[in-house]
Amino acid sequence: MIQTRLLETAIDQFGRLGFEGASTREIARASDTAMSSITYHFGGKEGLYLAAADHIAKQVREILGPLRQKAEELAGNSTREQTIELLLAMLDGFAQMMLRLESEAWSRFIVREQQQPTEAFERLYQGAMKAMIETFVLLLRGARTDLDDAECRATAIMLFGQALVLRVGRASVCRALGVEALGEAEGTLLRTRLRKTALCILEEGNG
Amino acid sequence: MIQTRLLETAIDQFGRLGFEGASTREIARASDTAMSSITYHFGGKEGLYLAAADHIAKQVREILGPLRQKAEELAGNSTREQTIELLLAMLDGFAQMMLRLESEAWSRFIVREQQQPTEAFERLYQGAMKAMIETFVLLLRGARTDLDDAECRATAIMLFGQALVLRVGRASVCRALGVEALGEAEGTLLRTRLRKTALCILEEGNG
DNA sequence: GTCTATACTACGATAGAC
DNA sequence: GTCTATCGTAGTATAGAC
Repeated sequence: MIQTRLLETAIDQFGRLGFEGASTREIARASDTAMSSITYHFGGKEGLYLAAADHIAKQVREILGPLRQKAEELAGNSTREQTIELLLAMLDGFAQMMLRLESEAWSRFIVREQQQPTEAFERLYQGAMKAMIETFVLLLRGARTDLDDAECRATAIMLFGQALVLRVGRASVCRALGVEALGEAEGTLLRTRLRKTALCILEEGNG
Repeated sequence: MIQTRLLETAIDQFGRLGFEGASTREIARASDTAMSSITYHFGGKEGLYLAAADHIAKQVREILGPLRQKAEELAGNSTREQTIELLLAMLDGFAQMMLRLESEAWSRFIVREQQQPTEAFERLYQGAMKAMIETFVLLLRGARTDLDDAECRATAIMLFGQALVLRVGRASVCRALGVEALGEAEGTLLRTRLRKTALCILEEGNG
């Protein structure tokens, strides 16, 4: 599928070089097609960019969807222990995504949009992030009944930050751990620590 | 000073558009000078990029330097309570930097380098980040004697992540809180929550 | 649908006037 | 030291062949 090939190359190139820095010529060449295919299939550079955002949202949905669905099922009737375990599982799923090599290209794309949102951010948010965040906050309210809604949302942000840093602070994370790249061992260490810090945040208050 | 003006514009433009995306013509124009000034003062586009990294490192040193110095003074002889309070102060200083409008341009530049390090990352790390991270880890070892060095470093990463997300996940943070932009009220809410989550992580173990 | 060819604009570097 | 002028390259978009 030439569309898919173009989209995957586009995500990589846009993520790496930004919208302005990436070139449609290069994206087409790396996808083994002519530049005008982009015009034909996506209407131009901007159309390709937005389609790339949709493509990312779809893949993120497919990866994190099952966990989210399970969370919504258990949202109504579950013990505090179950709720906390599910929150930890969602966070670990997110952390694993941040550690994955495949997510590197997406992440670059998404982080760019976080700092300078365009129409593409809207598609990413509505298409994948919103549902995940809202489910997470809902569960968190069950685990931390001592906090009001705004406090829960702020706490959720802190929890996500701990996983996000694995991707967006990657170079510093490697330096801090004294390694060239994050391998199996470092991944386990970091995920274990994340579980511990998250657990003590979740159990705070009414333990 | 035309050099300073060029550097500040460069940080903004490189951060926004990336190395390839930014144009020396535009940087010069926005700095009210000719493009060839860049060649004269910095040797070219790449020289300007590296000089911009040095400029950022210098400013970060000036902002976070005092806290770091105080930390090193107290590192040897201080109570656990003092150590924890200092760690919280350093983290809050970092969080305030992430919330500041002025740091927006730097952050974009740094985040880019984190995900795709070039020689500029080396300058940022050696020039500002290394000292801050190592001081933080040293203090953390004093507060969490139950953890070994690697575990402390991983925990430090989690703590920094909670502040980092305020900048690199900005668009989602705003959405999660249901606001257009982060104002005084949201800043206070987030910093208060950060203090609480950090405190419970720091006090874990040997309370 | 996918290609080649072309029009037009903007890029970085550099030479030379002042 | 700062400017203008110019060169060669590479960008997007588009028209038209197949």
